[in-house]
This record gives sequence, structure tokens and C-alpha cells, in this order.
Amino acid sequence: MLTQAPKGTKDMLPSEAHLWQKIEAVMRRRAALSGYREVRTPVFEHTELFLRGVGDTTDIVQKEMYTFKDKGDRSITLKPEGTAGAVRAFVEGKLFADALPCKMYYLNNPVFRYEKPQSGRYREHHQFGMECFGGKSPSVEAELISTLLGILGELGLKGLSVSINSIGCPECRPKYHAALKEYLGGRLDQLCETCRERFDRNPLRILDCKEEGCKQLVKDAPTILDMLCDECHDHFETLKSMLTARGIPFTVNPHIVRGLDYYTKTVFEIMVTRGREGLALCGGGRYDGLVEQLGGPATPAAGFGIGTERILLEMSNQGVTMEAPELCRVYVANITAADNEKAYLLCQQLRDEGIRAESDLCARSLKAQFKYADKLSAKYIALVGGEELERGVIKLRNMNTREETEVPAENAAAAIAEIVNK
RNA sequence: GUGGGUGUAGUUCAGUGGUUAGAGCGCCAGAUUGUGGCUCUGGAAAUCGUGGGUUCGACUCCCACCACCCACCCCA
Repeated sequence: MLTQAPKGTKDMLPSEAHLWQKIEAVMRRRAALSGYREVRTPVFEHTELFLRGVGDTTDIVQKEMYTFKDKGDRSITLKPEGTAGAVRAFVEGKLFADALPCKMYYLNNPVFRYEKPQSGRYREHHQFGMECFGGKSPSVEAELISTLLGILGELGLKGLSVSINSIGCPECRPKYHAALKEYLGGRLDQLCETCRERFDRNPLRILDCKEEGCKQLVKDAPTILDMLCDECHDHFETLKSMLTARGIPFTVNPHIVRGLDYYTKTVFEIMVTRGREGLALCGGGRYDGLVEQLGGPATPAAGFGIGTERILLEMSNQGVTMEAPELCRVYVANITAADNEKAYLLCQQLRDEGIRAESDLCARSLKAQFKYADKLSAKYIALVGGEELERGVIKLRNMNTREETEVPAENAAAAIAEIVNK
């Protein structure tokens, strides 16, 4: 118990730190190149934010949130997604009063959902996301998608597919709801149990159902793309031609609806081929009503979230490898135990020269120090002590070539630095 | 939430109703006196997931719980 991380959580151990750091570096760089700046919001928010933002008919809100009362009797929820917090910060920080659009990204924010864990699914996972406030043109979505593809491409991922859809706006969606319900209304008995519940609360989600019967039924259902209002229709058409113009292949999938209620117009997913359904790496879309709904001025906006664990999983599945950084350039060995402190001093001087250096912390024999240095893949060993030190020199051994040279003990760090930095 | 699989040293896995539970890899230490990667030798390390039960006896059979993995659901 004590030595076990809670169900659905995972440690990032030092051996994999460089993978996360690399991914983060790429995300940071490409987001910055696209004009996005970082935002950090709290790990928890008032529960109300998600009830109103994410939507109280969604699975996330209904059964997956980590909600608790704090000592002041406030209802608090660990954030189950990234957008609501970013919107809240946008409104609270009155960023709408500055020049728009306002572009921000969040980097590996932990998000929490109480789900049964499995491959690529955790109770705590980390998301990178980008949010753009104040841009109403579909060029916002196009920019988000192309930036994201740039990141994933730079990380070496292949075989990604972009699916897009439009789910309309408060103008046209109710009409579609009505049409869909009319179509399904006579065939309720052919729907699965969950979909019969969805029929009243959130009929759009029936489109997304994986049950064979529902899939069959939905195949011939009216599609929202045929019923979009002029504005939504134009928006979607423009987005498609923008993506095409930018050389981004995509498929239109009228069945993607997303599990969050705040989306309007564009929704999109980036999938990776996995099994028969594929695995969603990323989900996003436009949410023109959310800022206002959360107490800000009416502000068009769009964004996405992508799970870092899934990126890592997919990188591993695709055999993308990343070189681990050097652990130790120079191991400073002490010849006898009495030389240990001198070895440490040289080690510290090398570190001050910007060289990754280690010295013995385990009171090991010289031979054991060599073995350990070998395990660290140290490029060089500097030998401190013995007759060399009496002669005023320090021996430096190249671990690959086995060549040994000597440098004066005086200012040894600088001399060694010169050699090992070549 | 539903269904399936698995749970033995750090790790990958053997084992089987019967006395002191094994191996490979890893780790530590030696192989003549200050030098690594190969080899050899030795060593440390397992309440056999936890708790019950059946039995003269259980790691081995039964039950429950827990955890991990997988599928569904949902999603990142």
C-alpha cells in the first residue's frame, strides 16, 4: 500500500525524464513560434466551473470527477480537462481587455478522471493544450491543427489522421437535434440502453456510439453537416479549404461529437491507428460560447488538449527512440581512500567548468570505481592520488581508446576540460 | 461501471499437494598486491499479492479482497 502509487497513476522515473523533457521542449518551442505563451492554472478549481463549463450531462462530470469538500466547505474538483481553467483565468485576468487574439498554452498540466485504467488511460494524466481567444475565423482552428501536427511530426510520429466535423451553433443545432430525434424517435427500440438515455439529454452522442445496432441506425440518420446554418456552413467550408491549402490531409467524420458540451462549430480529433477504432491522441474544437457562459464578454475561442502519456505510448509503439543525455563525462576516481576529498574537489571544479563529473560516494575500491564509471558510460576517468599526485600530475584515461595522458595537477580542471570537450 | 487474464527474488520467468522455493539478467565482492567493458568463482536478495478455508501437510486446491494487464464503456 505505502509503496504503491494510487491506482491509475504512474511515476515518471529518472530514466525516462529525458523523454518528457524532449517532448516539452518541442511543445514549448513550436507553441512559441506560433505566438502562444504559457499559462499555468491551479490543479483544482471550484466544482461549479466544470459543471457549467464541461457540461453536467457529460460522462466526465457525471461519473469521472475527483470532487471533494475542502475544510471551508467549498466543493472543489481536481481538473478533469484543461480548457475550463484556462477560460476562467482568461476571464479573471481580464485578458479580454488586451489585444486579441490572446493565445496561450499549458504544458503537461495534470488532469484527473476517475476511470478504470488501461493502456493509454490513467486517472492522472498530463495534457498539453493550446487555447486561442478572440479569433472567430477558421484560421484559428487551422493554425492549431498545423502547429500540433508540427509538434507530433518533430517528435517522429507517423500515420496520424485528422478528423474534423462541425456540430453547429445554438442557431442551427437545435434544429438538427429535432431532426435527429424525429429520425430516431420511431426506432427507439433499436437503440442500446445508454443511447435511449442519451436520446433526451444529449442525442448528439448517439452518433458516437460504438454499439453495432446504433451504428447501423445512425448510418442513415440525417447529418448535421446538411443542416448547418449559413454561418456555420461557411465556417466549415473555409476551414476545409484552408487545411487543403496548407497541405494537411483530413477526413470529415460527421460522427465525431466530443464528450464536452462547450464545443460549437468545429470539432476535431487526431487519431492514431490502433485496433479497429484507433486511439485519440488529441481532441479539440471551437467553443464560441464558453467565455460568455463563464462570466466573460462574448468571445470566440478554440483550442485542443493532447495527452502526453499517449504521445509517449505511440512513440514507443512506433519505435521512435530518443538518445538519453550523457550522464557523466569525467569520473574522478580516488586511488586510495585518503584521496577521496581531493577527487571531490577536482570533480566540483570540473562541474564549475560545465562538465558532467562524478566522484565516489560509496567508499569503493579503485576497481569498483572503474566498474561504476563504466556503467555510467563515463567518457574519461581522472585518477587522483598515488605517485602521480606526488609528481604533481593527474592521469586522465580515455575509456574508449584506453589512452592515458597526464595533466598538471595545478589548474587540472581547465586542462581536463580542454581535452574532454573536444 | 461490465467482462476476461495475471500476481513466485530488483527484473524476466521456472516450479508443484509433501521436508532447507530455483534459473537467466541485474546488484555486490573476489580471481596476488593502483585500472572498466569479456570470462570464472562466490555472495546478498522472495513474509511465493493479502486474508480466510480445505488438508496430517498448500507456493501448489477453494473463496474473498487487493493490485496489475487487456477488452467494452468513455476519452487524452
